[in-house]
Amino acid sequence: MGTRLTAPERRAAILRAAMDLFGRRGFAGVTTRELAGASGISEAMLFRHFPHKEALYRAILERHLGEMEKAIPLAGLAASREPPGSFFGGIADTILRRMDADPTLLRLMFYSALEGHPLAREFERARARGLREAISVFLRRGIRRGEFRRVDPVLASRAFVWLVVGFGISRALFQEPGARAIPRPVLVRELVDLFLRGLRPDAARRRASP
Amino acid sequence: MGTRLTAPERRAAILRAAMDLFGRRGFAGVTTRELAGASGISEAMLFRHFPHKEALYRAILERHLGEMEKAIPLAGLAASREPPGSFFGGIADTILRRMDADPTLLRLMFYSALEGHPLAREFERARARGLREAISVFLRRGIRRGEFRRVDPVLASRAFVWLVVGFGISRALFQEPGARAIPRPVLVRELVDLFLRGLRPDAARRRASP
DNA sequence: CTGTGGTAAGTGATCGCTTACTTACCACAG
DNA sequence: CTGTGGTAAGTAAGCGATCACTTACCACAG
Repeated sequence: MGTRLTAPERRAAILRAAMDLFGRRGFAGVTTRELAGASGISEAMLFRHFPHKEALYRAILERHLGEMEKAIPLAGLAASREPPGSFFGGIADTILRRMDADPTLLRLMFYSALEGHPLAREFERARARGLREAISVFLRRGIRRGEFRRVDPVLASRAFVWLVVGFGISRALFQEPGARAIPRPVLVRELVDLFLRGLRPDAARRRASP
Repeated sequence: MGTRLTAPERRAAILRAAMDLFGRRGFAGVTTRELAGASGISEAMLFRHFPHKEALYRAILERHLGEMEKAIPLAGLAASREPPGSFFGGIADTILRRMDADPTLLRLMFYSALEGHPLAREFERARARGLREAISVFLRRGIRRGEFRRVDPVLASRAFVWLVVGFGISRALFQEPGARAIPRPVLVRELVDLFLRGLRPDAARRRASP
């Protein structure tokens, strides 16, 4: 019955099961019995692989911090020469697709933020900020070229990310049927359209840069 | 020492303390001992006022569902004849002001959503949806008048709310210093500006309605 | 026969909740 | 005004269950 696995295999199996459970109910809401049961082992083995519950939680957060890195490779994003529509559309589509496919990471992030886990800050610092900065660079270049009006790029990038993530939250976390009803491609197109229109330069005054 | 209170007074004191604790650490993260201690009574009294922990949690959610009703009175909002700038500015300012002043309700909402509490759905249905519908009505009228381009009012209203709430989350929940740095009036002005520019009708084509 | 992957059966502490009892307050008969 | 009985507000001390975590032992591949 109990298939014998190597340590790394078992460790991976534990992480997989724990990710799901912690994502569903948060750190305090999950017991070590459940974690062991879902991983197909006894509690004793769980504590051989991880010294305590907290270490397991931390391992999950660290692992998925790394996984997010692969989702949207930030390097190169800032230097993108794409037209704005496909640049922002690509980002929005990637974020929403991942949220729709599996809300676990989103739930885990919010749980860790609410529970004040130290790694939650790191999430924010490493990822969200990195993405926003890449967008800021893109916006700054667009503003310099006169493609966009003179907005605060930091504020605008944050606005765009929240526009997208917000809908993702409505769909994945709150499971609002109204938000789910809109097909993702339509949603992406409309959000990007709304955002880019908001950035259009005023047609009337066109002045030289100082 | 222990001042003797009447039942409604004590009940209110318990709710106040519990709101804070549940907001900080969620349902599973708080013990009934802590709840009793923070309320200045023994556990026995806690369980005389509320049959079980869950009932206390529910009472809090119900109470603040009602309190939200007073924050933005939806009745009359939809019928507003204000110019768009002050209409959306007023909503954004109210939401952000409350989030800045006390993140407890926000935290409580997210906790209850994550923990899948049945009342979390009600939150969404009663409040967020009501607000969005009021905005939708306002938008529809603006579109009919030609003030706004032909967007999906439901999608656009959701976008606006997320734009505002997202920044509120960044400030209150994630406590990002970057988001905190922007003064609220500036933030409100910029967000409303961005949104309303995104709704501007195309200058080129102006046609009669079908 | 040794090292590794594994378990059964606990440990004290703490959980949500209860029992058995005590105190403060107030109406009102004497 | 007094004192006494009823009642609601309050507590100390636990209840069984479950928590995170251990100890003592076992199966078996190399």
